[in-house]
Amino acid sequence: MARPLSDTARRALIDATLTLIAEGGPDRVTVDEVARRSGVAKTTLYRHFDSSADLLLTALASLRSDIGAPDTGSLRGDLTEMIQRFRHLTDTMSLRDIMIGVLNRSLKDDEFSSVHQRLRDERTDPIREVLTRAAERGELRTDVNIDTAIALVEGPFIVRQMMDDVIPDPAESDAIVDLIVHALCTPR
Amino acid sequence: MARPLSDTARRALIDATLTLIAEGGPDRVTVDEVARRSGVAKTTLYRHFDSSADLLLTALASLRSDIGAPDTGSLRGDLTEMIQRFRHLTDTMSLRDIMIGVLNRSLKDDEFSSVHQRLRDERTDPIREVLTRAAERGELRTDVNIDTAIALVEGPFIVRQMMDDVIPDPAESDAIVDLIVHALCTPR
DNA sequence: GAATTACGCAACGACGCTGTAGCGTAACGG
DNA sequence: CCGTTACGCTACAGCGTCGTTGCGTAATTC
Repeated sequence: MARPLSDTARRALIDATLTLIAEGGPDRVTVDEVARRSGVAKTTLYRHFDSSADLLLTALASLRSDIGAPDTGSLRGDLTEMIQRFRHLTDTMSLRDIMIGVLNRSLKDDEFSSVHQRLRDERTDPIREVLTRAAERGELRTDVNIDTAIALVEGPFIVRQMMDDVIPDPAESDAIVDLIVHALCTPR
Repeated sequence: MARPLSDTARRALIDATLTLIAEGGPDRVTVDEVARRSGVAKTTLYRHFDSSADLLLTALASLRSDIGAPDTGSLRGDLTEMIQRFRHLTDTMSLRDIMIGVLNRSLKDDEFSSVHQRLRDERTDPIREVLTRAAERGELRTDVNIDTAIALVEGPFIVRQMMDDVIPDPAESDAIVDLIVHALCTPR
């Protein structure tokens, strides 16, 4: 062996791919454009990755939509904090384009379904964690299913983001959180 | 003038396009496939429509996601009925594929944005109507913004449908409606 | 019934994209 | 230092799609 595959080239390729994804979702990624931006030749790209799908999926694998689960001591505080973090995340990348693009591809490709599922879990898991802690504190009604509660929490925000292309401003966020907390914490 | 453009051919083309859309969203529509299914020659297609986009948008214009606004006398009843109708609608066509496909195209094409907006309004308007009536009956809390309430109502269902590819079963639907009604109708 | 014009067919050009071939150059391992 | 092999470059083949051309046929209007 004289020369191993350069890790620098691989990194440059993945970085360029990630940049394109962050800019406008997976549809923006083409091998020619990745080669151009990364400064790596297209032939070299194919020495590192089997196909354009391989490259794209590899890059997506290192993409995180995670916002973590804060612990402020109250459900309201946790949710408010998560919204804050979420807003910051969407400043970094066009999360909407990414979600929609991945979702669209997942209609015809199982590998993208897995990516969608993972990105989705990274969003819902923190909500689950926060809700579980609220339940342990006795903040939550005892008769609500956890998955139903999750859908109720994320639903309004996903609708605003995906469908309306709007991130709720603090006032609207507070109003939504108000309603959610009221629904989940006030006994019937 | 010797022979007008045949309305039969035009109808056949649009019908075939709509069938393809209903089957798997706009991405499934190609001119060759539409020509094949409709039995109309591709050349004739282009005599009736400027481009494939023209055909697609024309067909989409006659696509309704409307479920109407029931009036059962109570918010809970209305919402339950709407969910029923919605379930029936998704049996007729793969509404999820359509919404996702249109949404994906709307990222890069304003004409599809309009289609998305219209399909979206056809979903939210009935909710608005139902909520307005509930407010007039005095069922609703007076301190909730109507748009916020709409987001709260449709959110959980859109999440389940779009993200999880699941239509909530009656049990889960009832649970969600319970929470929504509780949030919107119980004073703080 | 005659002129006009849409229709069907088959083939083809154009475009954007993926993936490959050949070849000279330069970097790395032994 | 020498051999090996990745790298960059250019060009090209392949594929799916859109949109067009030319021509013979048949329908519809006057």
